[in-house]
Amino acid sequence: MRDEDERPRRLTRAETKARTRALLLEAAAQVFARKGFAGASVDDIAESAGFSTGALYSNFASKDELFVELLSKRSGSRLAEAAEIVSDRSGSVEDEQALLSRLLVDVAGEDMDLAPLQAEFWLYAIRRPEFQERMAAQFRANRDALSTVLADRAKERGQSGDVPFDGVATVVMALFQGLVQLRRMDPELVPENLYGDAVHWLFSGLSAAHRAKD
Amino acid sequence: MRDEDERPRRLTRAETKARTRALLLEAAAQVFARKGFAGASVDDIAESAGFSTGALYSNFASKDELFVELLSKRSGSRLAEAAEIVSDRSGSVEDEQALLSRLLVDVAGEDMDLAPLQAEFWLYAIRRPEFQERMAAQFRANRDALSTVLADRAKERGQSGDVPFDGVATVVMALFQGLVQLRRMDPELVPENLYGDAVHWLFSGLSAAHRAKD
DNA sequence: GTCTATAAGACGATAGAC
DNA sequence: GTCTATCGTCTTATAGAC
Repeated sequence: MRDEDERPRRLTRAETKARTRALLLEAAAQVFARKGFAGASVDDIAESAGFSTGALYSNFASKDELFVELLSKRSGSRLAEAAEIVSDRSGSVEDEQALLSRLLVDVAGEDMDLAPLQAEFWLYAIRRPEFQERMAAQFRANRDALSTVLADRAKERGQSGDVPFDGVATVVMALFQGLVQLRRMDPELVPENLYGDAVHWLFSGLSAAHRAKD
Repeated sequence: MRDEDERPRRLTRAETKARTRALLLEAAAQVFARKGFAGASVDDIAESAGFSTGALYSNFASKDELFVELLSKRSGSRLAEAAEIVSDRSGSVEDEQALLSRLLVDVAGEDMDLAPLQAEFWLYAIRRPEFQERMAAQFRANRDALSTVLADRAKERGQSGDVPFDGVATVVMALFQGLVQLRRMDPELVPENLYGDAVHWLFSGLSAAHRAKD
């Protein structure tokens, strides 16, 4: 039971285990994204992380638990950035469009695993009623954050009213997801600035519809 | 070798085979939608169609071929309806919104297999470069059809110009996909008329942006 | 806490009877 | 043209060495 190393350990036992867990989760994200939930084997994941299946099962009860853990951690990583962009009133409208478009291009092009992983999460959730509500709650939280930002911005600009911010936030997020998927299929289908343009059209159409009611 | 039925056969041999193929494809669509491509077994599919695996393999070379066949047949089944709605100038703008929203509600709610199947197609395609282009071409064909309809409508209304109809069509389709997925996750996230509203906002914002440039 | 080895079963696909 | 039976492989998860 004694440790062979007498000098102070750099990593405690709990820390090395946490590190193993983190490495396994990272590898799992990649393998699940590349082969899908059913298509990925636990051997793939463990080996890709540099461990054995035994090590994996000492950290996670099952393949499902590993996947669900991922779903919990990797929820609104990128959406926070979008909310930040929209809430930042220092830039011009053109800057905002450019930044939103850039975000979409990044998600579709650079973080190659995110979009397929999100699709796997969605499929997993709609097939298991017990997780459907959990994922819906996650989305609602994200939407509420964006919705609040939109409402604040509208108030600052003196646009009073009955604008359905929740609906607009939902549309902005759904469009993002849809365009990311299309751009992953063929980048030429979704030009660099299409998302920014679309959000711009949406907002100006929205404020027009709102003004008309005054 | 003789048929036990002496009266003229209702189905020729080729017809029964075609019928078997059709039944297998139908069952495959359901099982793939419910369990995913990797998660579905050929036994599941054959049994669900009322045949054995041997019968399946006498009609399809492999599980992959069966899936790809599905992908080819079930492409733009619903998009044609959307194009029809947009191209139909007999109704009011309100009718158009209502019809588009209804279409989304139908796809998300009634044809329960379509959305997950589409997601499986997308995942399958982005993981296999050789099919990615085929699916992209399918999307482009659908987009072009919608784009043409939009351009015609704009011309009729005397809106000249530099409107990027391809981009608008892409946005309308991406938004549809995104909202369908959200509504499948939780119907309350996507109210009945959100899609129609969003398309309306989009178009009025678009024509505003266009007028501004004149 | 992580490894090797293995259990128990499901998988895709094939061969041969009918 | 479809069925039954089976091959070889890969799967998730566990047990015991270290």
